[in-house]
Amino acid sequence: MSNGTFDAGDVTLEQVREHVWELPATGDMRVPARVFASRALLEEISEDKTLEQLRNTTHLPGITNYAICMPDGHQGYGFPVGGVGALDAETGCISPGAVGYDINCGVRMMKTNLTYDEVAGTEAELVDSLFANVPSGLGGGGIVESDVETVNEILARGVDWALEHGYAVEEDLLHCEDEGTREEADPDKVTQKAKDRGKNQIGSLGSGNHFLEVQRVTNVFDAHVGEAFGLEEDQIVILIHCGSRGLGHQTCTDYLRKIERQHQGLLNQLPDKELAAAPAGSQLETDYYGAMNAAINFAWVNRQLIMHRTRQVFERVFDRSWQNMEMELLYDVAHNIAKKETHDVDGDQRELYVHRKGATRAFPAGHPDVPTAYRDVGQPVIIPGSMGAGSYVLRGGENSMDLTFGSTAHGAGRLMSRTQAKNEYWGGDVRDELEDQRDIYVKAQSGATVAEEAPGVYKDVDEVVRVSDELGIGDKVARTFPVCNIKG
DNA sequence: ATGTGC
Repeated sequence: MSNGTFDAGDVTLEQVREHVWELPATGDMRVPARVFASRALLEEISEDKTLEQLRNTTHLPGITNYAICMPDGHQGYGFPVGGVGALDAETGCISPGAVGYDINCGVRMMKTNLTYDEVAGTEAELVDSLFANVPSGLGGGGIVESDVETVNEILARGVDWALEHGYAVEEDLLHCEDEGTREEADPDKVTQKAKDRGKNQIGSLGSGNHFLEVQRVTNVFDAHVGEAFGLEEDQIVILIHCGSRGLGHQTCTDYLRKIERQHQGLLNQLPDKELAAAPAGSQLETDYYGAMNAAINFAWVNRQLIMHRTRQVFERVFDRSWQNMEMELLYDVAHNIAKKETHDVDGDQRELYVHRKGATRAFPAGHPDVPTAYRDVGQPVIIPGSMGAGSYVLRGGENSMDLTFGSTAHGAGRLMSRTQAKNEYWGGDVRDELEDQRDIYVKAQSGATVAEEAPGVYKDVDEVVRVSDELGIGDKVARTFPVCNIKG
């Protein structure tokens, strides 16, 4: 098993052990790179730019230990999706491209006490009602129409704002990464243009791979952790996947431009302009971190409002209160973020900007940042698969701090581009096939989006999760299967 | 991902 290699173009990976591959540091690489994947998953990224992009990220100042690619990794803007980069917060930098355009794209899972039998037969009504009540698609129209003053409150306070205005209960905050608020947010660092784009999108799914899906739990693999999470077989749960809409996108664009103007020197040292970064100690480092944290808060409020509206829809369809249906938040995880975290590096406690782009925080049992309710078992990790495959709930594994700066995968990972997907699939056919063959009801604003998100466009989520579980960075707890899905 | 290009 040892000393195997994997050749992909001009990149050759050396196998360290099962599911662990290393690209040794050569030339101007500051550190090696590591890919956590099976050989089957490596095959999926052997012909695109993923590994080249991963190698490029090792050039970022302050990068610590190694640049990381998760089992679901694929090529992205500069930095691979499924990438983790820990950059020294005192001597390194922070990089908008390593966070991603959709700042705090993420997922939350809401539980219910309904069983699949109680929901079977209502799928068509449920999907129509959700589609009619949860705004989706490109452009404006959210659950809350607001002004710039309200946007500023949301940017500063996150889900705490939603609590004050009756869109959340205290328990929701306690079951969200960072309790739904990044205190370091600085709304003044978000441009007026970004706020204008965001003010009519508060509580909206957006487009692309974003969705709201009603699911049934098909397997509980770990009875003890399943009980701690409140998950059991045949239970109905709801998954909400979306981000910070135009506000986050504009924030990324704004800071990439500012960095290009002000830090040309650093930019010229990097192999790819898309890795543009603000050096530690610069004004733009502070400004971007404040703006990014504000956009993170916006995304959490976005998911909170969608959850609130979903509770109302279920109340009408099932004629019971949401409290009676125990529609409680399991957890909310961020997929596209950077955070200042303290990690043990060769025995030293170091402050690092941990960039997780298409990667999930996966803190193990006992970590102080895991909510009290889950402290003994580890942080819930939610991994959405395609709309035909279903999803997983994991818990942070005991090896995550040592191997991946406390991170694991975030999804199945795309196999092909959106353009390619539209050439391969027709939205209406995909929809009909899901309903006729798998009893999954899909309703979308655009047929093109359904084609772009066809199940065949994604890698095998079971394989991604198997690798995470076997590495001990995120352990399997439960699996779900779709009942109905709405999307942009 | 995204007022689906600057």
